[in-house]
Amino acid sequence: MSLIFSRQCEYALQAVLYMSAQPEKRFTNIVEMSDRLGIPMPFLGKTLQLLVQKKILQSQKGPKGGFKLAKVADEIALFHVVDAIDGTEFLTSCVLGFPECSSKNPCPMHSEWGRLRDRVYQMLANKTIADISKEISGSRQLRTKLKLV
Amino acid sequence: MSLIFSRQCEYALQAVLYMSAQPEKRFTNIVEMSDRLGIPMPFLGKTLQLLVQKKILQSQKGPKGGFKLAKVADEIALFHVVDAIDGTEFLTSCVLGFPECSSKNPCPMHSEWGRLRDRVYQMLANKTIADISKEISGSRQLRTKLKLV
DNA sequence: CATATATCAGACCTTTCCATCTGAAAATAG
DNA sequence: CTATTTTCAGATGGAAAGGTCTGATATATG
Repeated sequence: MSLIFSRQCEYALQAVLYMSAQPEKRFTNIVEMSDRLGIPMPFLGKTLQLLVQKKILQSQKGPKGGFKLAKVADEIALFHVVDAIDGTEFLTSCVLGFPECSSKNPCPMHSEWGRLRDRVYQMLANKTIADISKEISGSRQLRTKLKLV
Repeated sequence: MSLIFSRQCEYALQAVLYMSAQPEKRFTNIVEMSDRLGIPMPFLGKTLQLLVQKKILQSQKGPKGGFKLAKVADEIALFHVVDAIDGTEFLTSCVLGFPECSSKNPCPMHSEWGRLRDRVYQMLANKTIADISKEISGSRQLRTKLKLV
């Protein structure tokens, strides 16, 4: 199964996007998010705890508690979320799996793959949650998809 | 863990590359390949069997038996190997993991990610085993890496 | 203060992927 | 034909990712 992000990372991205579409001060709880996004509730809890530890989210216990962004949305790049969950190994590891592959000792795909990987990184690093949030609020279709009102 | 190809797929690519650097008619056995490439022997066996079923490799039992390419190296694109092991789900599935994401119902990343994914596909589909094999034989360093003589 | 509602922490179960083991079947060499 | 060398096929074991459960802890509200 070749994929890009782990499932947990997809969940994290979806949840962060969902929260970014909520009013600034509101704490959104896991029940609501797991329900709307179709993500297993306890697993989503674990996942968001990781983002709290990495200071991407802020949490509050008790009634009216839940999670919200710890910074303004345009200071959170997609890359921050990906890094928090999946790490950055994909930026350095060899496509072909050669352990000794490096720029000084490149595998046959090294430079060509490097250019593509850089583009992926650029996209993740430049695109902020705010950028995407704007697209969402500008499109009725996207709001529907994300089950937003 | 965000990666591109499964470990098994990496093994398959490495082994195919190794075989492409061998004389045309020679069958290379698993003992030699697992040894040189540092891949667990029985698992490599399973893996190469898959490639035989997909007509990418040809196998022969008994002494002097082993595996070799089933076609000439410039008719085997990297994509064929990847498809045989990991499948093509990564070409169609949503980066953010939204199940309903499609071109008619795109997620916020859909088009931007689509362009990158196309580049990955182009690279895999255009690059043949022969191309890489040429690079290898042209570079002493690469031959050493692949433990070729 | 008491109660209800939420996250938090840790143990646990399940599934998938990676890897091993065993014996059979086929092909070569003597 | 026999012995050896290889792949082939299926069952089994182990590790990691995905997912669940339980109880503890904090907080808002009446």
